[in-house]
Amino acid sequence: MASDNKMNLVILGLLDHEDLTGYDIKKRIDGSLRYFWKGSFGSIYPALSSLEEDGLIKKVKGKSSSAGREKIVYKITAAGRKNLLAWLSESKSSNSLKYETLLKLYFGGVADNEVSIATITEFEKEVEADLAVLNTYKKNLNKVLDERDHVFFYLTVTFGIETYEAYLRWCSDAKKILSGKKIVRSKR
Amino acid sequence: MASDNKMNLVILGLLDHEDLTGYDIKKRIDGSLRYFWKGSFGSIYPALSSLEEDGLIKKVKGKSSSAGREKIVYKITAAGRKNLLAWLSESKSSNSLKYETLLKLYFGGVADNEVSIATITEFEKEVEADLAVLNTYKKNLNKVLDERDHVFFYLTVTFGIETYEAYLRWCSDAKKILSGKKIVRSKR
DNA sequence: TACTCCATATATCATTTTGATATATCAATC
DNA sequence: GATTGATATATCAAAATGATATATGGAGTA
Repeated sequence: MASDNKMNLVILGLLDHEDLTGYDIKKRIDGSLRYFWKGSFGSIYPALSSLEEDGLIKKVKGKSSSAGREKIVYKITAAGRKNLLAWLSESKSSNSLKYETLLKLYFGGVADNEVSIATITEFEKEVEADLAVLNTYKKNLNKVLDERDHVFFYLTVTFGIETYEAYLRWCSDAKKILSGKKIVRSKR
Repeated sequence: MASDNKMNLVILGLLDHEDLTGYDIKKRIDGSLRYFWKGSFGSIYPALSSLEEDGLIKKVKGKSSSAGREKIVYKITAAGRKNLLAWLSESKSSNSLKYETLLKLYFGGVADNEVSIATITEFEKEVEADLAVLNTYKKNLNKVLDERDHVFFYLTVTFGIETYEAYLRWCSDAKKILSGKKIVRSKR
């Protein structure tokens, strides 16, 4: 690989499944991948150029001939697929979370408890909305789980559900503690 | 604030509690904050310079007089504390996670299931180690929870425990699915 | 005593990423 | 015919990452 640029791997992974434009890639990142990854146009387009230069992907068509909007569709090459597989087999993975919500809470002693409670409530609402979407995904996926490809998507969905449910339990407990109430919860 | 540079806020938050050097700040980030935040020297030292320039922090001493290693200890100013409080009260928080483990799993269809199982196992081991540390923190914190300051640290610790336990449940389920076993789990 | 490690401590750098913005086309709606 | 919003590519300043460079102090040891 030209470098350890993560966007390169995301693009190779997505292109291995279907041919896409840069814009399409952004939609996939903000769609299926958004529960565990993110990325912006500012890193997508430069990555596409460098991947093409290195022969790991190639343009399907210069532009859709005659009619229609100008569009650059990319396709993965054999060399690209080889790189993708090599990365998947690497034993080291870097997982990083940066939760501004938790950061604010950690420093919450500076302000009134109401400020922290508001921060948690905002977080709780976002999580509830995301969880609803994930549960819909799961429901639909249950019908097609026999196809191997769907299993991997299913696993990332259940990861989201499991962690988001944990977030919600924590939100509830944390708000009780900050509002001076005792926690009474059934054993698990 | 000079900008929406997140490292500025981390530094103000930490300095509000105690005077620190850049190196100390890095230790705090890699210690107590590491379950929900991260940061490197490459952003700490420039942030310290810009914060001092803006009068939000100041040097406690040019260097420890006569003996000892050269050291730059910083202290928060009244203006800095005001900025910190303003940030805490902001309603928007940006929470982002980038999990390479999940990314690899999402693209797992390209490789054998064993590759994905290895990726999960590696993740599982890291989580188990972190969870053990968090449980020790919690045990010690339970003794001093009457002091308000400790409550906020306690909440970030329980956040970690709750989510890491969710991760472990998911790891177990995911490995079973990938190795072709059925999941049998007690209801919660 | 001298030697070797390791933690402390500050700093910089190339590369990557972010988040915002600019530009333009196309389809749909009003 | 006008306006809006999705599609589509691209660039930019600012921020973050991860690595590396440099040097000191202390602790152990040969």
